[in-house]
Parts: sequence; structure tokens; C-alpha cells
Amino acid sequence: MELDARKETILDAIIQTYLKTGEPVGSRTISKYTDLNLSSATIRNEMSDLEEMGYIIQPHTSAGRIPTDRAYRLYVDRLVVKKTEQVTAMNSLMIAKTSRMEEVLKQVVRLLASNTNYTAMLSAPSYKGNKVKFIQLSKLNPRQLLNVVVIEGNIVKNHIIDLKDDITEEQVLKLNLLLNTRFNGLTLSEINLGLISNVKEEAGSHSEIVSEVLDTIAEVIRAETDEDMKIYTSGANNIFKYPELSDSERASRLISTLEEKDVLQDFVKASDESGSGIQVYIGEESPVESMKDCSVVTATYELGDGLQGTIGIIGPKRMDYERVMDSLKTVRASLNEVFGLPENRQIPGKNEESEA
Amino acid sequence: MELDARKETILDAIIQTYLKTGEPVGSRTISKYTDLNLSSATIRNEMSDLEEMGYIIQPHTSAGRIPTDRAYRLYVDRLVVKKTEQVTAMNSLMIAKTSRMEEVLKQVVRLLASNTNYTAMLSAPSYKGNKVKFIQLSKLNPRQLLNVVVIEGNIVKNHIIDLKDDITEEQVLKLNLLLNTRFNGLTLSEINLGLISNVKEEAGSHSEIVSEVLDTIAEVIRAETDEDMKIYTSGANNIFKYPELSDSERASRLISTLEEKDVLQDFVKASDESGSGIQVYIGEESPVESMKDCSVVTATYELGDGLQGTIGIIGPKRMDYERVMDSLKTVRASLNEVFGLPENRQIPGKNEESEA
DNA sequence: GTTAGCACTCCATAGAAAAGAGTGCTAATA
DNA sequence: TATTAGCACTCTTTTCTATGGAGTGCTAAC
Repeated sequence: MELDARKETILDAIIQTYLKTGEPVGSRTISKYTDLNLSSATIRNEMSDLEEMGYIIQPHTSAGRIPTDRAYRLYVDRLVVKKTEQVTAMNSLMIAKTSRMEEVLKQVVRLLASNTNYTAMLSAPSYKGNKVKFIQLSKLNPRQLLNVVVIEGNIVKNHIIDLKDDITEEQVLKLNLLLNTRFNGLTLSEINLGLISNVKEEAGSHSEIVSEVLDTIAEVIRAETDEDMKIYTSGANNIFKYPELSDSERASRLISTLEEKDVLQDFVKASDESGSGIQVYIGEESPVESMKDCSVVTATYELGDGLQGTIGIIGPKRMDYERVMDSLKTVRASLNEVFGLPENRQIPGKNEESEA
Repeated sequence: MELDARKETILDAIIQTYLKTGEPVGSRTISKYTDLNLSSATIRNEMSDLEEMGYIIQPHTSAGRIPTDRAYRLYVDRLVVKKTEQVTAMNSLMIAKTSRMEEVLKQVVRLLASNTNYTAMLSAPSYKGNKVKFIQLSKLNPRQLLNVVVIEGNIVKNHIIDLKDDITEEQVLKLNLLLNTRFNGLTLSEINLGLISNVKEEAGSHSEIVSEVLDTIAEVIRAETDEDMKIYTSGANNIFKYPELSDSERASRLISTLEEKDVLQDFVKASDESGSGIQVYIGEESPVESMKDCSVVTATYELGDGLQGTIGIIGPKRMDYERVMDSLKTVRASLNEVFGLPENRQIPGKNEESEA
């Protein structure tokens, strides 16, 4: 059987109605509120076909029909084609003035949630380059050193090193020189065992300080690369606005995932791989078990220089895909604007904060 | 009317039974499962008295009684007296080996939640001293400086300063000397306008760098003092285990507060003021609106040197107060153990991380 | 002071009945 | 041949009623 124009119109009507109401929609509704001028009986016949084709199902005999994942998929694919690049300006972003990166991101995700009435997530931008830029040891007191490591993208990490023996300013100076000349400009993979043992030898009695510095480097790079990257969420309570998600069972599982955050990484990773497009996961398509009853829409934002993160919306399958995608695009644009677009990448971001 | 021994026994039995079942408890239950050997009729008379005294209420005529906030309060106060300091060892804390402070705290709060089956919160330790310990400017490139500020308690904050004009190593050196000699050892209140304009004058053309450094100082102190301090929560999904909290309305509000976190500050503040004891908020006593149907138990932990934070449990009013208080005590003890007890305060904590 | 007994209240549960929504099928129609 | 009207049928939802049970309060007896 083929999905002809009329079937498509009807399917579309069903989807849209269901998006609004969340209730199964019957033939009569479609017949009345479409300009097809067909009787409910005809619609019924078509619906029967559509059901056979797998686009809609009945929750039970003698209920209306609801769209299947497949229908949503069709609908979304069509949307993507239709709306080319019409980014509507979200006027009141209001985030320009907040100075701290982390605060801004929290704001953004909150905004996204309250704007869409769904749950929002945002992964902090992480740097893909990972070259060591600058290492500094400073003496706090004879038995304590402050170690600061800066990697490209101006991610800063500090660490306090406790010493067994006293150390002099001069020794600290030497160590600084040594570390910077040998490690600066290198990536994680370039700092190999040979180099490490070399440097340790040169450091002589202070080799264990070198070890600690390397730990810090490893840590910041690891933190930036995977697992541990920051994810913010907001609007978890919005799931209670959609009855189909708010029974104890489901709600509990969802809340739990949102709280744990680590599985949300899956979206970030998938989003990274897919390039900078907008990604839509409908029901079973989701990589996250507890969201098989939801739809998730994600987008990648880029801050120039390979610094990138992911924003996403989690809602019921009957979410307003159009509005959600628009919101994501707008927010992505705003993030670019605030933190430096590709255009002005020459002037570094006004103020990039250290990692959390 | 007076709360004599018998009334008390009965009230206690009512509370305990209700804690277990969550259902209103009737006179017959008490008569059977207490060793008072009184008939249900007698119990009924006493219950009638207890109701008059405000310790129990009937949800409706011809239901059993449930304890009021007042009854819980009595019960808890009694508990505190009874259990002096019998800290039961929680064997499997398993946190000793994780090196990063933040990770440990997240672990701890997760543990607390899963151990108690309630929702847990934890505020990261914050320092009460707030003296500047060390300031460092380092040149990243001719137009960028890295500014690191360390305050007592080894809280580290960094910030990147963008410059209008190039700067030389020598100028950086001079600025470092100036800043450290003038600001080190001072508290926020000691850094006043007079001093600031003095230093700015001495800094000459680089006075705006001084401003930025001061901003960083202000920020770290502000972050440590109030508003913005880190709070971790875990086990939000546990509220679904208690029917009296898991209707959409209530659950939504609770989840929302837990997510926003900022109002949870109220508990931290209150806890700070109350000293290091254990604090119990029953229903209406809670400073947080959305938790009027819950009980909240908090405890302050101290890491020596004035570094302190709060741990807390949020659950239904019929929570197992005894176990919760024990858990809190145990966790508090463990935190001390891991991060350095008062005893070994000479040897600073193995590894205190920078603020998030 | 304690208890047995009883009438009474209220809630929870189950079932039956009614109402409603929607379908599928058939036969008539354009 | 495609469309439609009509109707029987199915299944859910809602409403109502009846019934049982839990628990109380009161009274009278011990």
C-alpha cells in the first residue's frame, strides 16, 4: 500500500491533534476539523489503512488512534526539510551580562526548560584539542606547592601538593622551567612513558612532584574528554505536566536518570558524532532505557576553536517538535553570540572560567 | 491534662506503628500489640485525650489516629536524649580511595540516600575564615594573564584576564609582589576602599588588573560565604516510595526544589547557626515551603580549621528518625576520617580541591 | 477505673448500570 | 468505483448503589 497525499493529510491531522490533546483521536474529529470534506466513515477506512501500514494504533478496540513512533519519525523528518533555517530571535535571553560561564549555562538550561515546558539538559562545552598550554608550581609554604595546569581552551585545573621535605624557591623555579619546556604544547598521547621517565630523572629528588603534576594533567584531560563532563538539567518537574509520563513508576525512573546524569552522556556522545545537526530520538530510538516513552531532541553548539557542547530537550513523544527545534536553534545561536561566534574568534571569549 | 506515663506509652506505640505502616492506627491494634494489657475501649479513651491534647488526629471520623507534628517533635526530642553517642560503624563506606573531593561528596550523598531510602542532601564544606593566602599572576601570552587566588582552607580560584596592551614579564613580577605584600593575610572586610585606591595608584597603568584580581577575590569569598555554595542531592526518586508524597502536585514541587537547590541553603544556614548538633524539622517547622509535608533532618560536619558543611535527609514525616540520625552521625564521622579529623589537623587534608 | 457491648459513621470495594466514544461492516448512493 | 449513512457492537469511563469492614463514642455493667 502506498502513502498517498490524502492518507498523509489525515495522518498529519491525527498527529497534530494528538500533540495538542494527548488523547486518542477518532475519525469524527478528523472529519470535522480538516478541510478534506470527508465523512467519518471514509476517514475510518483510511485510518484502517494507516493502522495496517504501522503509522497509528488503537490503545484498545473502540478507542481512537494514536501515532506510533514511526509516524512521529515521518513527521519530524518532514519538519526538518520544511523549516530551512528560519531562526526566530529569542529576545529576552538576558544572559549577556552574567559573567561566570557556569552561571550562564545554568541560566540557559533553566530558560530552555521554562520556555518549552519540557525538561532541558545541557552539557558544558568541552575542548577537543587537549594540548598542555602552561604549567605552574608556586610555593605556598615550605611543605606545600600549588600546581596550576592550563590546557588549550583555557581550562584551568589546580591541585595542592604536600611535600615530605622542605623546598626552596630556587628549586621551584627550576621545576617550573623543566616542566614547561618539556610538556608545553604536547597532547596527552604525546606524553609517553619514555618522556616521563626522562623528565623524572632530570627532576632528581623531586620526581614525585612530577608525578603529581602529571596526575593533574591526566585528570583535566580525562575530565574534559569523557565520563565526567558537566551536565546541567532543569525542569524535571515538567514531566508532571504530561500524564503519560507522570505515573510513579515512570516518573521515578526518569527523575533518577536526570539526577544521575551519567547516562545522559550517551546523548552528548551521539550528538558529537552526528556533527552539528539536530538530532531527534523518538521512543525506542533513544539510547537511554528510561526514556523509551519519551522523545529527546538534541543539538550541538560550538564556541569556535573546537569547544563544543550539547543542548537537549526531553519530553513526551507528543512534544511540540517544531517549537522545540526552534528553541534549540535559538539557544544555540545565543550561546554563540555570548561566547564568541566563529566570526570574532580572533578575540578570545571575554572570560572563560576554569573547569568546575 | 497531663501526659502521664500510660498516655506516653500509647502515643509512642501509635507513632511507631504509624512509622511502619503509614496507615492510621486504631485502638484495637494498640491494645493487642502493647504489653499494657488494656482493652481497646480504654485505649480509645486515652486516645480521645491524646487527640484533645493535640498529639494525634483522625483523618476523618471512624478512621484510626495519625500522629501530629507535635507528636513527632516529642518523639524526636526523646530520641536525642536517649541515644547519647553510640555511633554504629557503617562498614562499607568505600570512599577512602577516591581522590577528588567533589567525587567523594557525590558518592557520600548517594550512599546516604540509598542507605536510608530517603532523599539526601549535602553541602560542600565552606570555609569560615576567608583570609587571602596567596595571589599569583602568570603570563600566558602578551595579552593574557592567569590569575590564581588562594584563600585559607586552600580554596583556589582562577580567572583569565584579557589585556588591552602587551605586558612584560617584569611588570608581571612587580604586580605579583605588590599584590601579595598588600593583600595577603587580610580578610574581606580589611580590604577597604582606601587600601584599594592606594594599591591601584601604585600599580599605575595596570590598575585595571588590580580591579580584576579584586573581583576574583570578592567572588571566591562570596561564593564561599553564601548563595552560591555547592549543594549535592541524591535519591530524589525515593519520594515515590512514600504514597503520601508522591502525588503529582507534591512530587512536582519537591523535585523542583531539589533541582533548584537554592532554597536548600536555608537548611545549611540554619544548621550553621545551630552549631554542630543534629537538627530536625518536622512538617511546618521546615523553613522551606515545599517541604511542609516532609521532615528534614540535618547535621553539620566539620573538617577542622573551620571548614564545615551540612548533610541532611529529606523524607516523609513518618521517617525512621532513629535510623536517619544514626546514618547522619556515621557519615559525619566518616567524612572526618577521610578528610582529616581534628586530631591530625597538623597534617593538612591529603588533597583539597579548588572550588567548583 | 476498666471493660463489654452496641449503635453509628465513614471509607473502601465491588458490581451493575448507564453513558459515551469509536469502530467495522453493510447497503445505499452519486 | 469511491463515498456515505446507518447501525450493531465493543470497550472504556463514569456513576450509582450495596455491602463489608474498620473504628469510634457512648452507655451500662463490673
